[in-house]
Amino acid sequence: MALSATSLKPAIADRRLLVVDGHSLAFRAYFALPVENFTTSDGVATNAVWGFASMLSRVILDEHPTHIAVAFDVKGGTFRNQLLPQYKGTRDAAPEDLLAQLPLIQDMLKALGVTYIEKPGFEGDDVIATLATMGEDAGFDTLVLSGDRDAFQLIDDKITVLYPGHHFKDLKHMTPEAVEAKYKVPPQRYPDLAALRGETADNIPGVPGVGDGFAAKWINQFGSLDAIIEHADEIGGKKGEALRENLDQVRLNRKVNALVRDLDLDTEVHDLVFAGPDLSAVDKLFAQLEFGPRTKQRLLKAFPGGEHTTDEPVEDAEECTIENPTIDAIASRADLDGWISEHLISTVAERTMSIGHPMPIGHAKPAEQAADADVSALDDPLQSVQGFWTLHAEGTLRHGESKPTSLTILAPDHHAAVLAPSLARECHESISGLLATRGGFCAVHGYKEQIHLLRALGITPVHPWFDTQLAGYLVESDYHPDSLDAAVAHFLDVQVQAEDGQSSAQGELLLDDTESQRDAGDLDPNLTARRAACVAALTRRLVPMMVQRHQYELMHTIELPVSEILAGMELRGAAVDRARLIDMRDRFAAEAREAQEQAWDAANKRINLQSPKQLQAVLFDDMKLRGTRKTKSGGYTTDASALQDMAIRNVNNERASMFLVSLLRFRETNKLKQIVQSLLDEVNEHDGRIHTTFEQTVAATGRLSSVAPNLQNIPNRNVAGREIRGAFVPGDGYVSLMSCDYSQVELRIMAHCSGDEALIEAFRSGADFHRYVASLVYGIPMDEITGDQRSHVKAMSYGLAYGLSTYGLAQQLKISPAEADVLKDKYFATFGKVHEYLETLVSQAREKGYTETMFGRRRYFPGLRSTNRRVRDAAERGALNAPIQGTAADIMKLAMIKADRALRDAGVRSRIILQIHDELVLEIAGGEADRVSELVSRAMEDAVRLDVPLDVSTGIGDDWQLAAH
DNA sequence: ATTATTACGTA
DNA sequence: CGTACGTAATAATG
Repeated sequence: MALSATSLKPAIADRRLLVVDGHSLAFRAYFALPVENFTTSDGVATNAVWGFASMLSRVILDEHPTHIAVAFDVKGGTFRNQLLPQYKGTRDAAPEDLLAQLPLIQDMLKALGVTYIEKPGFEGDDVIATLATMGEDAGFDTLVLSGDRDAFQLIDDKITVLYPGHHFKDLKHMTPEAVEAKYKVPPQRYPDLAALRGETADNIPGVPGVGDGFAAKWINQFGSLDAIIEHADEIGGKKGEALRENLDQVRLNRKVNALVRDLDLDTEVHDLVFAGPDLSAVDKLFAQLEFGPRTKQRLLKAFPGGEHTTDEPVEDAEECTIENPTIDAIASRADLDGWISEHLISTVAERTMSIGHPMPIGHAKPAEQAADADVSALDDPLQSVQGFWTLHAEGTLRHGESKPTSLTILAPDHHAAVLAPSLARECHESISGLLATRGGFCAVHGYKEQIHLLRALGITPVHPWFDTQLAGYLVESDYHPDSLDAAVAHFLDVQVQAEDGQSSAQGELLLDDTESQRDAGDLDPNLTARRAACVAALTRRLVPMMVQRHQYELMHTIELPVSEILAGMELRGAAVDRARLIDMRDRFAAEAREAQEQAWDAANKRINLQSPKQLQAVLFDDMKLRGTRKTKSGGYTTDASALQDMAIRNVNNERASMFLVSLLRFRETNKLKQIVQSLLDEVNEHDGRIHTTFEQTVAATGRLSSVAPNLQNIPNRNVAGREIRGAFVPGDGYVSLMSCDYSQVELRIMAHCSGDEALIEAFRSGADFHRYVASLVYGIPMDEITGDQRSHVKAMSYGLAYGLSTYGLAQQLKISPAEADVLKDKYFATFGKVHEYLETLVSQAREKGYTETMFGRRRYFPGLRSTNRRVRDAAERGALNAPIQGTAADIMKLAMIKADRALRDAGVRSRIILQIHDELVLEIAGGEADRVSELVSRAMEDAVRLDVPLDVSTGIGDDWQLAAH
């Protein structure tokens, strides 16, 4: 058809509510799609789930609802069954196959972020009628997706019913006009017509011989069903007679098909806002349902967070079969050497990865000339896909004492050698040699972990050619699979070949060792080899994606070298003064207890101060204090800033301020106690050091993160907390700690990227940066800038990269929004190009679907196209921030690579032990302080050449706190 | 026994 | 109603 119904619609409405009849849609889907085509390997039918998702997705794409709800019937009768025992008799005979899918559909809705509602004693139809009415009252345009014609009575100017036509997929927009055209009666009269005609689908008899036509004729003649009944005697002929005989039935029908529009649903229309799917939950469910990636892409493209795959053509995940490798028996080093020469040396060309001099790439200006950079690693990645081998070690990771359980080498000809740890250790020279000559064609999953396991086997790791974990992260930085299985399920349309030759899409079961096997440490070599085959399959899938998205160089120049450095840092750990930590913990604990007692006294109750719920009861019920902001679950927040506000407002209320102050003190000291305790829990008993794990594929912007414990959030803002840094000390053989950090990297990046002359000059001048900027913004000399002016400008500068709103700025500075607005205007008037740059970031992200750092690292932002304002605004702030935060992260990674290299070239023992985003902490050996300080700050300053200098400040001391500057 | 919510530490 | 993280506790689910 030339004009679709949607193209005639006015611009997307602000508020559109979609109400879905869950059962009716599930029934329609079930009967429209052949079960045979939608069954999992265990024989579970999924046709209704698929059809439901597909239909919902289409409607969302076409109609752009801002709010969605799905209504379901609840088991057990409704008031209608009491009126009419045979009511929906035909439907209760629903096949088992379908009933089993209803919970799956509900799980899916949950994962997709769509609200569903059930109301015992009533039908989904009544819920729908109520929701539609609520929506209408709230000023929404409302759509009702239902295959039940009873819904037609709801239709008016604001409520449209989407009714599936003969083909399940084509939906008719039933507007008042459409109903009138089809049935010759207005929507309000439709139930009258249905009562006369009956409803076979619901097992409701009408007047024999009376169809739509006669029913409509009577209605138009007399006005309504009541009038018809009143004048039943005046209707002649056979049909009049039939009517008179069935008056009771008709009255009953009319009573039953009237929908209840005023149920108490315990929900507000605004609660139904469509926020978007939980992608990891969707993945999990879709894996269970055995929906492949293409299905997922199709079904998800309507959902915020799911559509980005349509921004660029996605290479078809060719239906890949993961072949079971042929496992060759290896009993000795001689066996392995023979196997290697037969299956690897002859098929894999000699090549090593030399990534000693990582190059800034993309549009960044290289810090030094590239003449000596070996980029052979980067030529023709696609060709390498043909003849590569896979190395896959498995085991448990505990830094310092990692326990490998197996090592698999998979050759390009699908022959595999699976070695037990003892044998692998025996063969370490052969394997190291293989890596040394053929590492340039080696694929792994998670190089950093592999390094730990290989080292534990005595094998010397070298940069592999490809890392599927890093690749997955670079290609889709918002998705982090937490296992190899999850990565396979996400990136591949898996078809794992089982032993008996049957193929199955259930990757999970076939890949996982059973728990008993794991416990016994007795792993099935077949499964181990199969997992190696998965790495190979992932490689084949991800290489072209990496090339297409220009992420391949990033992996080689930045991520792989960083993996190696991080592995070293994790292995080393950070030494701590355990006695000092214990002392601190006890002090913080004592102070927390004291604060707790005071709070209890003030409250006259020994409540749990760590329970927001109990706090709310005391603060807002007992003490009748006025709350500030609300939490998303409705209650007033009890966070620190709210407590402070309340303390200020209630200085005269002695009990209240006593309670508030004590509570704040309890929160603070208890938090510190917790942090110290978490550090103590992680001290390695063998070396007394804390070995954190740096996550390299978690933060979507390209930053690292730190877990078990998180050493990137050790307190630094107030004195009490900063003390904890004092417990980090140089270990045996080292004399001090050094801290080197970048000052205002993100602002410098903005200055460089925007080309704003004023901001660039502010950095080049070398003056007190914030004072200098304030002087420009306020147009007064630097020495006349007040403390307030400086701090306001400083907050503004820092807020820039977060997409700070004037409201937020006002709140932070405790000034009025109007004043904040003035500040913002003045700031952007002074630094116009910065403003321009930030807007460009967002608009380019909108066009391309992703943002890019200076070094080409991408992050996709599907939410920019969301019709939900909150989602869209959040995406815009993300798109503003990601390239800036990400570029800073890239720069620090380059600096780490340079610094690490410089330290090793210089032959010093001092080494990097921590990275905290813009800071490096080093452990300094005796007599090396000056040299190392020079080397590291040079490496950091020279990581990349910008139009502004990169300033690094360093400090040294007996502990981390004293190393601050 | 898992999942969500709240709060709070860092850059 | 500021981005990016990780952790711990309570409360709410199964």
